[in-house]
Amino acid sequence: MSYLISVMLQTPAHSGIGGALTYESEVAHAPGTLVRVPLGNRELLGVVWTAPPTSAEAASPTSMQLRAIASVLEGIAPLSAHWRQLVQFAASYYQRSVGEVALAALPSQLRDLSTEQWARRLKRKLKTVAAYEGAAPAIPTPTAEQARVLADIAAHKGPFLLFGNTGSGKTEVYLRAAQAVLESDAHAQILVMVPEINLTPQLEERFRARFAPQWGTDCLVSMHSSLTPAQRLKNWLAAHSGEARIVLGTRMAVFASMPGLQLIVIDEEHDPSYKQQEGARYSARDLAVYRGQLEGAKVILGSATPSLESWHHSRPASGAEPAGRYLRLAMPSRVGQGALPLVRRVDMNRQPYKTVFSNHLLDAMRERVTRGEQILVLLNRRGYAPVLHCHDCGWKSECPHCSAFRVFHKLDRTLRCHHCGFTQPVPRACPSCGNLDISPLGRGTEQLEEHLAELLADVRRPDGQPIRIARIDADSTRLKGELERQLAEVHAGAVDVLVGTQMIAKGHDFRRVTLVAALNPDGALFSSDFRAPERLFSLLMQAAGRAGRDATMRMVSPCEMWVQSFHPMHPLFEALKQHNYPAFAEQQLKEREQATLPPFSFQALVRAEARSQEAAQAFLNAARDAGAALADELLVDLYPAVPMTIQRVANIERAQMLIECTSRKALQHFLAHWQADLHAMRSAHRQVIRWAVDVDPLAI
DNA sequence: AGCACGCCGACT
DNA sequence: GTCGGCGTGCTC
Repeated sequence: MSYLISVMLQTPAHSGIGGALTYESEVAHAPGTLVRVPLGNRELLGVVWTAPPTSAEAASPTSMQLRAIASVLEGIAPLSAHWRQLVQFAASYYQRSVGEVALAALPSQLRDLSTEQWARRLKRKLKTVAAYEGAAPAIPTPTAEQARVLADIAAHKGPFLLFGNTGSGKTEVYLRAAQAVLESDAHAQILVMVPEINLTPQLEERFRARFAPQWGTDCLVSMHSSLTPAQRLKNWLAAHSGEARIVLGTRMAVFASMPGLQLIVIDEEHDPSYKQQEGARYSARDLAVYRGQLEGAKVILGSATPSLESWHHSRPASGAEPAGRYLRLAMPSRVGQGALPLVRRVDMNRQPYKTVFSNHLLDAMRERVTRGEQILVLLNRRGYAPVLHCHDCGWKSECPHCSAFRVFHKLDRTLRCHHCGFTQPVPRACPSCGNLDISPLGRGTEQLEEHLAELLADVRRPDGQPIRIARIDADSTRLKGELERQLAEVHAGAVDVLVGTQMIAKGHDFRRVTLVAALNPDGALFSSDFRAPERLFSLLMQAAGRAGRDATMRMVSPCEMWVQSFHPMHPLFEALKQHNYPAFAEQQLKEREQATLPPFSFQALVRAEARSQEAAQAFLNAARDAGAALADELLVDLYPAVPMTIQRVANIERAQMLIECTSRKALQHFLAHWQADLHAMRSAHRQVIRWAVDVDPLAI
């Protein structure tokens, strides 16, 4: 008697074999078992998906000769039904194949190691558990606010939106909630997610210091993309076996196999990094909420500036309107630290033309630096200048391969395209007319650094030394470990003024910073992207939160956040001045509701890439025609195909089409059925290089 | 997606 | 005579 085994493999949806493949086996393998199976002349890792069909014809065409399973990965427990359901849900919600999602969620070494290598890996003796070296930390007594929030978390089912400013002690709530779970059940596990790799070390250290003395150094493992394949496998196995009690990681960690999962924490839940931007474009935050419900684990979403989706979902009941499905827990106080910084707005309309730093701001900066305080200057544009320009003939530094300008980098005298990477030395004369008078247009961080050095050349630190200016952006931190090194310098007080992109606003604790300046944030106020104001508000709030975190500092004057703007009275800045996220959110939600934008509608985007813009659009418009009838029936809106904002990247033309619906269910239904039409159109649109569906896109 | 098969141009 | 370009088609 032989069994039919259905196995999921890493086959992309548009390969025609997106579903499970059927194999024969002498043994009935349990669902979730990892197996190696032949496909063509390759041997691939697969996951046994469903129980063996009871009758022989149930799962495969009877005419086909089935092949046998090659081997089973021994010594590894099958993946749980919950895990498989999570993967299945993610695949269907984000329109990808189950096998693709499942295999991408497993450590690559499981796939790549041969049977012999795997056997050797299994035999390797597990090293003895090392005792924690550090001293047990003093555990702070929770504030009344933290205690109230923790009581709510214990008493309710959640999911919880923990709304608290930078410095309100959210991390302490995570730690205490985790502690309660660890103590309640010897097998309980906790998943903690952070948006960026850069933020893992500091949070990991805090969790380790708190829990390692009691549960050992191996109680916590991390999961993020910069681990080596061997580390990734080791940590994954520790989580899968239940040996690791806490998993801390970036978005990929949402798929960690954790048999005892009881608590999920998503820190900075509003951060766009939780949305995967390639392959299966899933939102790790949304999947975490689904997973929590699926596994009966509590979910805590934390932020000082929640996503408008989460804010809306956590609305309290009002009148006849029932409350949202999240429970909002507010932590308004800032513990053990100074008051929130004073927000000062500079009206750039009253400044001379081309002012970079207003005199008021410059004076404030001088004064602070002289006292030995640190300053943060934010500008969201790296390089020296975004464009190089010829005054004579109007030539601009366009990228020959993209519909974008190349950025002037003065340090290495190059013109660099930030989209395709195309780099050339800066021309001596205008390539178009030969004129020698070509000059930079606009300002980037490099120029700001240079400019500030001139403006503050005469200023001295308290020790009489000239001040030091540093720059942190993607360019200055390209080398591995460079970000850490630069941050350490700032912490050590070697740097007085730090210039940088939004990179410096995220999470890093600059204890001696007392003034933060945002130079030109106006772009986001009138952007075509309806989420731009939300992101700007979040960035500025976070940046403001960098200031004044050191309670021991004797402050002559309160911390300040400066905003230079041509629209200083814009409601966004009004709300910022009052540190009033709820007011901002309310105003934004009102606008979104009137325009029926998310969270009052649901969106998906189809993007197509082709050699010509016409071919890309033709594909999308044909897809639109193919789906029109069903869309009409389901009240789904299909918009015409349009070129993407940056229409051409690396000589590939890109177009996209928006799909909108007020019902998530109807949109899902439509996408599921329409997928087949898209596949069928492939043969008629050979010029299309690739296409992909992005469900709940963050940028349009 | 891989990886074969397959049918036409420039080399040892 | 062969090496290799990438077009088309298949993988339980």
